[in-house]
Amino acid sequence: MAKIKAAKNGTKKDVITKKGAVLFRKKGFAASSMRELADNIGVEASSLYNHIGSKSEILQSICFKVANDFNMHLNEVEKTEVNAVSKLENLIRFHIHMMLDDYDEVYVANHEWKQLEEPYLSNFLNQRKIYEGRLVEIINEGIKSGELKDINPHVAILIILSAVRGLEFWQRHKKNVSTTDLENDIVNHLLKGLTK
Amino acid sequence: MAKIKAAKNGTKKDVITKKGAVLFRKKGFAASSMRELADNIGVEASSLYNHIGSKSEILQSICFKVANDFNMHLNEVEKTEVNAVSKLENLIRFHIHMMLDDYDEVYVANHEWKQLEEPYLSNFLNQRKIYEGRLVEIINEGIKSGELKDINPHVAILIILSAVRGLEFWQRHKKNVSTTDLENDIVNHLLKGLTK
DNA sequence: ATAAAAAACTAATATCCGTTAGTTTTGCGG
DNA sequence: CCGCAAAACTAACGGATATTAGTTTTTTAT
Repeated sequence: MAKIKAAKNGTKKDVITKKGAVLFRKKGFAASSMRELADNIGVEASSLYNHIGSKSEILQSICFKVANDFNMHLNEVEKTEVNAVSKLENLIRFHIHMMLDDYDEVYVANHEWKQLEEPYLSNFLNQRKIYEGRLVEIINEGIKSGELKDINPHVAILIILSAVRGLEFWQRHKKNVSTTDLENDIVNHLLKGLTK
Repeated sequence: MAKIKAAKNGTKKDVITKKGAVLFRKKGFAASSMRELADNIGVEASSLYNHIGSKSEILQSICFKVANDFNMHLNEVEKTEVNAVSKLENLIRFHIHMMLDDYDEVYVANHEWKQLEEPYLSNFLNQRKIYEGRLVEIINEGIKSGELKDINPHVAILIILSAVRGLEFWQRHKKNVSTTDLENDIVNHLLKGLTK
């Protein structure tokens, strides 16, 4: 009866993936059933298999789409010829925007990657390791040029990525702070600290 | 045949809860089965029910034990009569130690609380809201006394809690950095920033 | 040594899961 | 308006799930 409504510019697989991201974020991948996902779309579970290969494939689409977005942006940043602090600021702001704009997908990629099957799991983890390594390189660049303190670069990246990831929880306070204020506060805190 | 081996000072329920924390961290709560947990302990699944009421109860034990530890420590910190920055530093160091010492439990409390059933879910979220509110109050105290920049206190707490939480991923780099160096780097970064 | 209590076992239940097969309906291009 | 392909439906599959009931074994205390 019901037909999967394809959004403009989007295949039906995209619709399933998007609704999947929302459901997986709310309940977790393993705790979400294909029947429930189908219900949210307004269709029978078996109908989904006309558009996707498996439940796992939905998770793969979400995780690798997100990973790809981050990689592509890092490519652009590395091309720019500015100092390390500028690159970091650019990256921090991008992470914030990804978190706010593609909330469900980024959340799922951050939380549910463990449920990926091999070889996708190894691939995903490897991509992440490489991504973080490139960020560490930017920190090292900044230390060498004297812009940054002589902190352990792995620790610095850990803190920055984790702090930005924390925007997952931001939903609640949204009312009081504008997005740009939020962004500036985070960049400022991470680069210049909390104390006067 | 096999008997659940009670560790010194621990009931058998404690053993199940600890092994549960390890398993739930590795695979996620929903993706972990009672059979697998029993297997890890060396016993049949049904035997677990001599010691615990349900799978859900294991998760509850983990989550509320962690929440309680944090609440108790915050009680102590609030009693001390030192400036806000000292309180913050104390709290950051405690969070780091909890993350390193009770890794499995803290990880599970952070990641799997969604799988709690009502009314435990609401209770847990409420406790967390209150905890964060008390931290915000410490930030406000520091702003008023001139110790801290005039940052949005909710944003500051978000960053601090998230950054510390990021130690989940620290396992990999453990080799290169001592725990105290790590701790000092984090405190320094969060309070004084990254740039010179 | 024996009785009582604790905790293991086996077996079974009902339910839910992802997925497949086979069939029917829908909707677009000619 | 017909025909074909896309995509929906119903029904069912095998397997895994948490949990319960009933029984047997093990430990503990007298």
